[in-house]
Amino acid sequence: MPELPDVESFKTYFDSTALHKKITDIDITSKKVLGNINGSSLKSELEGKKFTQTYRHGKYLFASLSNNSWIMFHFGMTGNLRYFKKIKHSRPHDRIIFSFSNGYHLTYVSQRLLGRVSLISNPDNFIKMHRLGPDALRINLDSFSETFSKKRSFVKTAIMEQKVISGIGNIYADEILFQAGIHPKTKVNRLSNGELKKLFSKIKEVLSTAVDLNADVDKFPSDYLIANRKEGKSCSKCGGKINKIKISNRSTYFCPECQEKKDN
DNA sequence: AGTACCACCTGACGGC
DNA sequence: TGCCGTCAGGTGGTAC
Repeated sequence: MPELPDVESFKTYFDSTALHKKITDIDITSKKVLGNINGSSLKSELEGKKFTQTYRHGKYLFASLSNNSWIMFHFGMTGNLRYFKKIKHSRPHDRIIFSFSNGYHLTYVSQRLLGRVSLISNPDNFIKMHRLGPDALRINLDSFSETFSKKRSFVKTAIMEQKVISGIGNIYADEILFQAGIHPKTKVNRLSNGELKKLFSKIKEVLSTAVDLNADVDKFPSDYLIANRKEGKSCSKCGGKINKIKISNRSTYFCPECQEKKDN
């Protein structure tokens, strides 16, 4: 789930639940999700503090603490946040439980344990250290064109590369290329100026549409690929058959009619 | 520089 | 029913 629009909805959720409350306890039920820190340090760093603000960059969510340090949440393939009053013991995927002085709890949920939580000095530094590219919703056309005109990789690979542009994952990459009418295996440097501009505007359009709809795919426009993102399903634009291929080992769905492959 | 493939993990699903 | 291979929205490393 967690690509840019999903993480943005986690941010909204976090802001409306977990901010400005005293953290009274932290319970870590799996150490595998801890990145650069051990459990006891995380507890001693956070207990007694409050979360004061959040920031999202790409698929990363950051929350600042009242002592000016920051915590980083990354959600892997299967992660989210849940805020509730009663701790239920039948929730095996709750990996970190933050308890607040108002009696509520925020859990960091990670079924497959592929997500990570770390303590960092600040988001800017983290973004530099990890060489993350500009956030997909904040990048401007000039720097987008500048970066992409030099790429020779498949367009799908390029827009999913977090060091190039940050926030697009497998699902939204397919959706963006579907909306742009571009075949996923087109080489980036073979895109015309017009296609590059269209790609840019569809990145913005698809992501901001998803953010506005709180990343709830059931509410997505009817001409989106997402609901029919399965081999042999009908294309929502032309009625043709959706194809499935692999690009760098990730399943890729597209409509061969709407996203024609141009050689060269 | 670009691509394929593996590893990290759990769990759902379909075939036999 | 049970076993097994495959697949799933991410990232990071390797080899070619």
